Amino acid sequence: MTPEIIAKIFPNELPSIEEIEKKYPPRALQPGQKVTRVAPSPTGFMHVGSLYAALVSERAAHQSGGVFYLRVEDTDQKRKVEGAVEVICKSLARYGIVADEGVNENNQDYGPYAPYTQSERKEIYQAYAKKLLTEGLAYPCFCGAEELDLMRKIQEKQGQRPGYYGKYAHCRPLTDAQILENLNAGKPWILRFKSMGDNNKRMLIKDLLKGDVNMPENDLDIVILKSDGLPTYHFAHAVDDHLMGTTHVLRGDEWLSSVPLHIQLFVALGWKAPKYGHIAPLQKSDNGNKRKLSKRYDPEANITYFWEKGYPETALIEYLLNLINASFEDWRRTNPDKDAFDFPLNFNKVSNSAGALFDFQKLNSISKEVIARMTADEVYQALSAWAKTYNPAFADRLSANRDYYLHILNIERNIGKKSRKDFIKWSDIEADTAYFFDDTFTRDLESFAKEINLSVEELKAVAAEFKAVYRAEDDKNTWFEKIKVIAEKHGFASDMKSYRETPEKFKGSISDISNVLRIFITGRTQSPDLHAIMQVMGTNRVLSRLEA
RNA sequence: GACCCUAUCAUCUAGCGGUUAGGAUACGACCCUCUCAAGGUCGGUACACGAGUUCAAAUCUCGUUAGGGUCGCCA
Repeated sequence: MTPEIIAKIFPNELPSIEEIEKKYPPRALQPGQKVTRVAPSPTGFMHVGSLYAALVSERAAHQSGGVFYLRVEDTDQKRKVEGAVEVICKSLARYGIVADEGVNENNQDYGPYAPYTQSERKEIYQAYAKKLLTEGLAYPCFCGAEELDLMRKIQEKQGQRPGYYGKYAHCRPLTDAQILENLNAGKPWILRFKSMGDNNKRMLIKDLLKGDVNMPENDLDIVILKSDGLPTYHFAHAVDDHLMGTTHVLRGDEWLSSVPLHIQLFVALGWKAPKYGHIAPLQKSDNGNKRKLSKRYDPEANITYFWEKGYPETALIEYLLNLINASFEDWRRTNPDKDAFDFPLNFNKVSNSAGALFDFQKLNSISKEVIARMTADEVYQALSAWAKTYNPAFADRLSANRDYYLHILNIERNIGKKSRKDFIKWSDIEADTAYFFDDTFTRDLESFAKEINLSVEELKAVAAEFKAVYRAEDDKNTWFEKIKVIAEKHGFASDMKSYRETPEKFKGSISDISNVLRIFITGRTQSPDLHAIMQVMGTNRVLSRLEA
């Protein structure tokens, strides 16, 4: 490539390679410290899979005492969305994933390798592209989109491997004179990598998560600089991960097949390639088949889905940890009080599946456990925060009745293994606790009376009798003894054993009488501990509900 | 189509030549119990198929089949 051509392609002054390397020196790392990154595109959409990859990367770095950073990959200006960086930062922060370097939610860089936004690193990529061009490892290509489309169609029709390689790499053999002619004619160009690979040769890739993979070398002359002067993912990956000192690239499975290319790029640029680990995609069951969780079709692919439903952040994190290391649940059982981030993720024992189905039943079960481990105060805080955005009316009620809710949420809570686990997500709670408030309390005495074969009058009599003896200060035993007395008086068995032995001797059992009271108090036949509920409701409310 | 990856209960998985194939979720039963939830006990269901190698295969090899991923001036 003549200096004239190079000058035409890069008319503007670019920083020298020396300057760049000096500005971004290698990191001083202790042995074993890993440097990883999360590198999302600012599309305004955060995929659960991205969170998954971010979590794994963050753990890898921080478990090793290394560095985890955030890089914004906005080289596709068409897909760029305003405010997307904020979405990314907030999403990660929400799940406790903090980058040591990168871009913050106000779009400000922090850290020694700034800028961390690719569109702001244009000159850097161009400097390296120029270097490759000078060394004959890259060349300008003048093929238009239609020409490439046509070529691909022909290749497909002929059963050829599609792509820009070999005899299909039309611009690769162009002479300097031809290139200059095109340039002078003002033909639009892009820059392609001149691959030195041979598709018939094979290379061994040592993947951290997948193990050894044998793949053909890359022989595609891929685009490194697009017509807008910005790099493609592949080129930006090589440049940035070199300059930013990434030691371990942990990313989605969809990149596995580009590893031969990426390694080639590192070789061409004279750099050491990072270690790679590819994470299997999250899948979804679809008509008996599995497919990747899709942004287009699956609402749960979007991280905001879990916010709307009100899954505690820890629940999702624990679910994801469980997916990458199935031993998580054993660890959790033996370490019920530890933070999920204390779990030692084992990268040698990663579940090596083709991609796990996202299992809501499992998530739900984990979520129940997570909520059950929280204190009433923690639940109240998280619930309020959720409601503020997703159920403002409920949020108002929560803040207006703070103490009452703290007591409600504390029913049968933090009593060890037997703690209630009936809340899966925050959105469950409003309806489940509605009966504590008079304006949302409803009951249907008649259908219940029918259910247990009693008249409404009898029901009312039971309630009235209980009302007469009810004392808020009664402990649970005293309270229950009073119910037993009423049961016996009405011909109901006062304990379940004798009822079960000779049901014909009774009109019903203590459970029916308890349920009469339950219906009066809660309007339901199922509830948490009735005594506790009455305690929480307070004497006045209890008495007025027994009034009927 | 080509190239890769994967194949153990319904689901997530443990297993790395000799196991009654283990756990979790879900499901069912029983116990506990004032209902529900929880808890406890128990239960059913799995090595895709076919060849090898071996005294011995879920485990190693090959093939078949199935599923997934990738083949862009998207990342």
